[in-house]
Amino acid sequence: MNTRTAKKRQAGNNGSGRRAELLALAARLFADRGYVSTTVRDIADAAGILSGSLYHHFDSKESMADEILRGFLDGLFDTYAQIVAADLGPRNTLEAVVAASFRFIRDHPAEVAIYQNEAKHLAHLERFAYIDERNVEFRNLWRKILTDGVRQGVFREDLDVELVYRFIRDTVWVAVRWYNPAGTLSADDVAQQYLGILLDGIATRRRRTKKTGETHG
Amino acid sequence: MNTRTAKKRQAGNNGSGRRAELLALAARLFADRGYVSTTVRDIADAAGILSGSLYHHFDSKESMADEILRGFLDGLFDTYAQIVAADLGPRNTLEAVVAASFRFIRDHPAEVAIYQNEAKHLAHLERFAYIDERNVEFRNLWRKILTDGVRQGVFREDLDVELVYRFIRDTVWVAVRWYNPAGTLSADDVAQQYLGILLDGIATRRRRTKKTGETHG
Amino acid sequence: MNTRTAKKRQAGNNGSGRRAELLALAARLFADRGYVSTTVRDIADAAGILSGSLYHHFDSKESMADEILRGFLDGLFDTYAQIVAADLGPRNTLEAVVAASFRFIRDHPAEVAIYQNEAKHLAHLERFAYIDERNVEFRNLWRKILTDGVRQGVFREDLDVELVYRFIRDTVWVAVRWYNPAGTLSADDVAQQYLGILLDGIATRRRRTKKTGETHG
Amino acid sequence: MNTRTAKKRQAGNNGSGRRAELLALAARLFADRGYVSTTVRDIADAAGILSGSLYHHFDSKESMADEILRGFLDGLFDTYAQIVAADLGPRNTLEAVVAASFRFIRDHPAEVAIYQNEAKHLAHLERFAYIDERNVEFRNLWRKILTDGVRQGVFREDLDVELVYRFIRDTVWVAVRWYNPAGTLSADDVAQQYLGILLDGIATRRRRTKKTGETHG
DNA sequence: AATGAATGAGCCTTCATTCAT
DNA sequence: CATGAATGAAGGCTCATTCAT
Repeated sequence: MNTRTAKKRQAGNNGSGRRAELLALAARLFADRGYVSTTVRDIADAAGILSGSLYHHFDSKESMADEILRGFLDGLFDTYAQIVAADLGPRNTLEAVVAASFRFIRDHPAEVAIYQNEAKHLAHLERFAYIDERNVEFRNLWRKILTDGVRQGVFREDLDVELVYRFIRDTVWVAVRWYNPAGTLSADDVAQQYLGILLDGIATRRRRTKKTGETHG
Repeated sequence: MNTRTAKKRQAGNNGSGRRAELLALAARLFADRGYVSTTVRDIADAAGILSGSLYHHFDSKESMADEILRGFLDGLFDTYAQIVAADLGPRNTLEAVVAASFRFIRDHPAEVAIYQNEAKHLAHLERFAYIDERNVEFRNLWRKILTDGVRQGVFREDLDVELVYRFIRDTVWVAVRWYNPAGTLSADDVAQQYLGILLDGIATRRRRTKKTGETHG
Repeated sequence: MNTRTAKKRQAGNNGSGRRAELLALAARLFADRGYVSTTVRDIADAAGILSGSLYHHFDSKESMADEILRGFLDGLFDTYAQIVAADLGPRNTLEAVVAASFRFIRDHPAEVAIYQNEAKHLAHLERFAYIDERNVEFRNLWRKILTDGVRQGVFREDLDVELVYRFIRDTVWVAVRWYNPAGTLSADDVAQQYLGILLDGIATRRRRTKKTGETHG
Repeated sequence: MNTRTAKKRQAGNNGSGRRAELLALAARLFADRGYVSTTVRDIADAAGILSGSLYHHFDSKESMADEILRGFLDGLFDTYAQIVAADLGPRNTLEAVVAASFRFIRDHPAEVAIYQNEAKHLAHLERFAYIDERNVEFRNLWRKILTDGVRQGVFREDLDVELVYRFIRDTVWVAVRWYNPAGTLSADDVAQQYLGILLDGIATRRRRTKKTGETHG
């Protein structure tokens, strides 16, 4: 059913413009209130139309989330892939990927928030199977950077790569909860600060820190 | 309304036990499916009773979340306060607080998950105003540790304390999403790994890393 | 079921005293909030016990209303019957019945209110069939007084007896909504005022009022 | 919420018609079964739709009662105000107001019944505060008629105006419980009968009735 | 494209009642 | 007599979705 709408979706999300507007509206609401708590009428109200009218543009609320997430993940993967393809070496690659991620937070905060907060639940639905697939891709990509770095002696060899990957991934993406593009720190500032900590730690450098710290005053 | 039940609750969660059971059940479901997506029937089903019967123990679904979150935040704050009171110096305090947090994730995963995923939305409700109050307390506590450390030369002086606080807070708590108590890594293992990275970074130590890294191969 | 309780009820409502207390409590609540809007727990709360415990005394909420209404109607009928038996003549009988009614309002405001507000709905239930029976008795009683009065020339012969009966009945009983025993007017005061109006009207007595009043300044 | 619907309501009950239909249905049910005992499903069933569909037209069950009562009280007040404005003198004004009231009973029996039976309870809710305000207005209006009449010597000077006002008000409105528009008596017949009694009393006119009646045979 | 009316399923909650202790 | 836990039915309301106009 809904042949016309379906056709348009097939045709790519350029066209109408109205589509993109509605999607952006929905994304912001999903991000702010949560996917389940956002009603179709909330979206329609924001667009100044009646809830039923939304179904001229989208098959369902789920489709909206789908389109939003798919677009976000595709864009993110493209970016990551380009960085990796540049072959900058583990350290620079890591820095570039982190910086790119913070820029994504700056440019697509709603999408990132949805990815952070809703992906886990949505991934259970068949149509969102690609979420887990993308997660696997991203994990591999990250682990390769880290593993290469360790092998090349750029990163410490005592690292638990899986753990480091998770820490980085989480820290970066959760920043969407507080990062404010209008604030004093640019996305690149934040990235630099984070990379500073990640690479060199917050401790001062008198001597190498032992596994279990002895008492310092 | 529900004066009788309320009275009992006030009196402490002595006796019943059933209360605690139900609360634990609810917490797990809230954590797994999200607060809004968890129906009262889900909880009742899990407890083997009818949904209406839950209201013999609790005033509302909201009260359950309230009780869960309140208990969690009180417990967490007590723990933090004890550590701070021990006056171990910034570095050891930081290590102790991080370790304690991972132990909370191990021991109260559902509560932590609810705090992570639902607190933001619930905090809008008047009855959950204490969430924001606690957040302020925690922020002050963390910032003091970091600020003291910088002043004492234990932590680098070029740190943006607010940013570091956020990175730590987020990284630690988001770990609830993947930390598995039944896995090979103990909570303390994870804490040590994280502290290792946080304090000393992941980079190897040939030379001090510059602010803006030139190309290292 | 509930043999013991049933036995006690059979035995007459003297005994316990607790029974009467509870019934009085229930009556007041039924009167104030309405029968449907009064919950069994409201009554139990007022009595300082748990709602389930009420069922030691009464079979059901309906039984309480039943007992209250039955008692009220029996008492009222006894009173009316005694007045009629005194054979005072239509006018004095009418005055006595009106006065007795206002005294009932003073002494049993809750019961009267329940009769006024709930009887209509309860009467549909089989167990409350006696309500309509009583209403018929009362109607006959009232109509006889009026008819006798007309026949004896004490009351105007152009009266529509049925209508007069309804006007009197309604006006008297609805007074339960506003009559305040603690106020300045005694029940007998109110009765006298009403009888004054009912018997002689509120118009001044220049001349007999015509059926359709011409214009008076 | 339900902004759209609300907007339409504001705009006047033009167009829809459906709204008015549903409201009339609801009014009849509220009147017959009582407000609390009438379920939203009852109303929907009567309208041949599902209960949820009612919420396309109204915000809540309460709103329906609100709209019904508000409309009724506004209409009634307009009518009374016009009569008062005609300045017919106390007696004719009283007659006109009584007659108008019985016509309201004839034309809007459901609304009157709701006013009689439910207003007291609803008035406790903030949104129904206007009920008490209207009651005050009506009371003033009635008392003025009576007071003027007494001052002009048209009504007896020994009247307790407040009491007379209450008797009239109650007698008139309670008639909604039994008045049947399809019966032999027209609303104006009933009004005339009642006015006959109210003005001149039911007693025959040999002599002025004394305060306390001596024995007549 | 959009409206407006409706569906149908489900949600949170209430409440009279039961019953083992 | 009373408690405390539970039942089962129902109630008001929400919401994604459909569809004729």
